[in-house]
Amino acid sequence: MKWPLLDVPSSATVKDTRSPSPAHLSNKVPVVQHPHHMHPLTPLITYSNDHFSPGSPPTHLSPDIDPKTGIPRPPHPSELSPYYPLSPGAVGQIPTPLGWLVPQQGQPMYSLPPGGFRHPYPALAMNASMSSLVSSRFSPHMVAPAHPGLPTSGIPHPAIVSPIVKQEPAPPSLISGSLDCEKSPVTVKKEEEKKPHVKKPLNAFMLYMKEMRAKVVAECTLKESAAINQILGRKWHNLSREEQAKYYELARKERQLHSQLYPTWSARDNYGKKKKRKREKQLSQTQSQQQVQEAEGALASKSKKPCVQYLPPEKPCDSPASSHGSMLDSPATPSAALASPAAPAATHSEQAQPLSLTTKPETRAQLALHSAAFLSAKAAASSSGQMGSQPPLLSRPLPLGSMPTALLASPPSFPTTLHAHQALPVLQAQPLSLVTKSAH
DNA sequence: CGACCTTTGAAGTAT
DNA sequence: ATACTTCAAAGGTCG
Repeated sequence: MKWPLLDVPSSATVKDTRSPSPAHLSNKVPVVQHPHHMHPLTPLITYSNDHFSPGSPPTHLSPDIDPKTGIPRPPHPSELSPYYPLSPGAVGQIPTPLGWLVPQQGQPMYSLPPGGFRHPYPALAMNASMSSLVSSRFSPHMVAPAHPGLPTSGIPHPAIVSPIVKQEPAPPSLISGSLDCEKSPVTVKKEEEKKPHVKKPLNAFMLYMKEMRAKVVAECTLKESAAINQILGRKWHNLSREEQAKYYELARKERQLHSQLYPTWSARDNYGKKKKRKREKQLSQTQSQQQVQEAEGALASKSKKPCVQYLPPEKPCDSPASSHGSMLDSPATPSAALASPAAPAATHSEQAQPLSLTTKPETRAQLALHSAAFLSAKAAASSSGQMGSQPPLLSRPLPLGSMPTALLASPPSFPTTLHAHQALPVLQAQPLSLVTKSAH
């Protein structure tokens, strides 16, 4: 019962061939914005099975070492993941513009500071073994940035954010480790500031957002990301299992690649680098919520309003995700809707009731209830099995008691955990499971 | 100017 | 083992 390897290159084919997306007009990180003609995931699509199979590391992960420079020789550019390009050294030798920096080649996974990333990233010049020689404890990016032998034209890894970028300085003890233990706090801080920030690899949903955001924005009057994200969240839930699987697989590969490029990197490294989120907000409605609700109202009234295209039950939108009919009514996957346990039934609830796009606990409870109702029906309908292609999402540690056992198994590439704070398809709709969301 | 908002998922820490 | 927290993207909004 192995989750079938997705033929990413073929299945992911150019979804985003349409409208130029406003996203590339962003002034936030213009450098990294992908061109509208480029499928945002195109870079990832280079992960063809030929180049990247789960069983074996991508060929570019074991680059030859240039005998002259000792720098890993880059593979053919086409083999490079623009998201996780090779070492800067290798990068610097790439004859063609780098994927993650060059719009024509693809969208970078990670944003760069407006000023660009000037200094080379020596750590990336090391492969895993090299880095281990330098430090078996610290991430490659923890290594002193200066490397005389490296070309200054080194291009930063997209996962790396210039240390200049604000980021609340984490406790030196946390970051610097023993290497800096003998240095003065000032020195430590300085070096810390030089340290590139390796970002977390994007998860499936983030990848999906990256791809779909531009479209949603293009077709909606809403511009606020918070509102867009809510819509995207719903769309995500409405994706068929196949569609989601695509992103889970991509995310899995991203993590794999990330872990190979940054063997010592840990998510912990980034802890505390962002301002702590406000705990108790949600008391007042945000404007985005109001906007979304307006959109919802428009949807309910079927008037031409923001995002109507994205929310209709039968014909969600003309987005690629649904263009092949897999989103809501994929005939091949009767249980496809189960791929989104938290999703209210696209075909049932969306029109029946306004989107529950507010963070109000009570409203979330409603959402859960709706989801529960939908799931109950769906679960009953899908109790016949079809495990081979069952979405993994139901395998989360929830009130599984009432779930069909057949739904509990999950493909390896799917998430196996479900947080209580997430919108839950709680069949028994326990308010308790929703309360914790307020802490998010 | 920078945190907040909002989403899901992964991975971390805390209990 | 479970629950909770943080960060990843994004861009308008707000203090």
